[in-house]
Amino acid sequence: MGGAFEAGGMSESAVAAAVGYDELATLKLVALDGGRSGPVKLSCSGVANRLDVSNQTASRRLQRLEEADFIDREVVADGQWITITDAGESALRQEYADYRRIFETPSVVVLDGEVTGGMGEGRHYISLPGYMEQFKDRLGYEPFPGTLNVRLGDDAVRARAGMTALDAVPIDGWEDDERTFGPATCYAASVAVGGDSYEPVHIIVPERTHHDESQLEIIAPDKLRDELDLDDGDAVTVRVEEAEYE
Amino acid sequence: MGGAFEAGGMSESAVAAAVGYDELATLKLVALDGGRSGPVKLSCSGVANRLDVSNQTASRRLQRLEEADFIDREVVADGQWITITDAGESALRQEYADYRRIFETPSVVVLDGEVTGGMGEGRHYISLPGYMEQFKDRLGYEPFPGTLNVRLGDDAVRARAGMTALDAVPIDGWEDDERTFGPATCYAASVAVGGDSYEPVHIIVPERTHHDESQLEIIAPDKLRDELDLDDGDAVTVRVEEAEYE
DNA sequence: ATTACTAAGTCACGAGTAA
DNA sequence: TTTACTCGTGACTTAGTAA
Repeated sequence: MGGAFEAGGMSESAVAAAVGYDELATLKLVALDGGRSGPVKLSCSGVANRLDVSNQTASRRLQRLEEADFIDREVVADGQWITITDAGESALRQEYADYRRIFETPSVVVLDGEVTGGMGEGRHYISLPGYMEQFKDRLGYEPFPGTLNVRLGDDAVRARAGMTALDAVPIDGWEDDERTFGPATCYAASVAVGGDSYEPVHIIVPERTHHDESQLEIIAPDKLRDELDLDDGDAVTVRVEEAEYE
Repeated sequence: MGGAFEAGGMSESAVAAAVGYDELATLKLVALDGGRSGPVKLSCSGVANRLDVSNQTASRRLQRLEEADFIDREVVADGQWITITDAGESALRQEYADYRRIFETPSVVVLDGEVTGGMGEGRHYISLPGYMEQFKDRLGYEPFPGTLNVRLGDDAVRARAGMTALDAVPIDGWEDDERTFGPATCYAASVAVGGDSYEPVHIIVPERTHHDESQLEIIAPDKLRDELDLDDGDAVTVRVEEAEYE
């Protein structure tokens, strides 16, 4: 930790402000040993071994934990009885909540860009019955026959790379008498401009043709330009979310 | 952390061995910002503010995280793009698993003691139909008409205090023509001796009469002395668990 | 055996500066 | 603006000792 400097300001987690993360790890160990349901008997050397530090350090960390009122201690001849206080438990819960947010929140990729021209090309393809039926079936709506194109800034182009890690809805390729039509991927998203937001929309990415990475083609049940009152050059925020499709 | 000394031995969590808990907290912050699904753009000063440390320290922590191969970084003019590596993610998952064990594992209190005489008094009471019916209904079995008594050592007497924090099965008081019989509480448990273990058993604690704290009265479907081949003075371990009863 | 104090050392800290 | 270097200070460290 190198400093009690952490004690000062208002860090993100008030938790560690009082004790530092090393102490928090020590508290976690006590909790793992059952210190939550009642007093547990521990020895500094036992804690020290499991934390891989000297017993002096273990002793001091427990002292600091006690000073911060995260544990109650009673030192006896052959060890000490430790109980985690409410404050200590809530510190642990705070950490727990953070980790839950990390692992249990569906992933999101946020992309900023601006509306750009070209309702053109996409319109023809998505209207084709071979695609349209899949949209209705797998996306749950019949898209407006046209795409909203969004040009991404440099940063968003980079962030876009994370999009491919998200679960998405596959659209199969198909063919008719004359030619074949390639598969595509639809990413669930919402489009926001100012305070207004519209969803569901989907970003459609043709699989084969290597797409212009700075361009997003968006389909939606309605004409987004009307729904969100968009003109070319307007800044929009596209939130790409984890889609549910088995 | 005050030392790269942690790097050496085999600490409980190999996670923090490589980087220390301060770095882990930094990694957590990156994950919270979405570094799991793809590159996120962060600045040292931004991280520094949220961690409540100087930007130099934030810079160093990110460097250490990169050195430990927990993140990939690309430093650009106005910040850096950070992706959490598989190693980094598994470090976070390790922590997450610890917290889940703390908060999602039913609490347990382990009590060591030795078998002591006195199948006597309890026998009469638990055989009374006013109690026996509740046992059958709420415990799910009809207890052998007698209790196994366990004398607790000094340490176990202390640890016993944590038992009252556990969820338990209430047994109501009742009365007949002649007298009233008080309520009690049944704690779900198992009894182990050597490698053998028996469950379900319940520790029965009469509510009113303030019980001898060094004595445990245990009821079970069968005669435990026979099932576990117990004699007076034998050492047994009683694991008291969270009971499910609404 | 414990916990914890003191002493001596090292690493991490923040400040300043460079690129 | 950024990131990250050098540098001096100081907190945390381990080791040894006391109770």
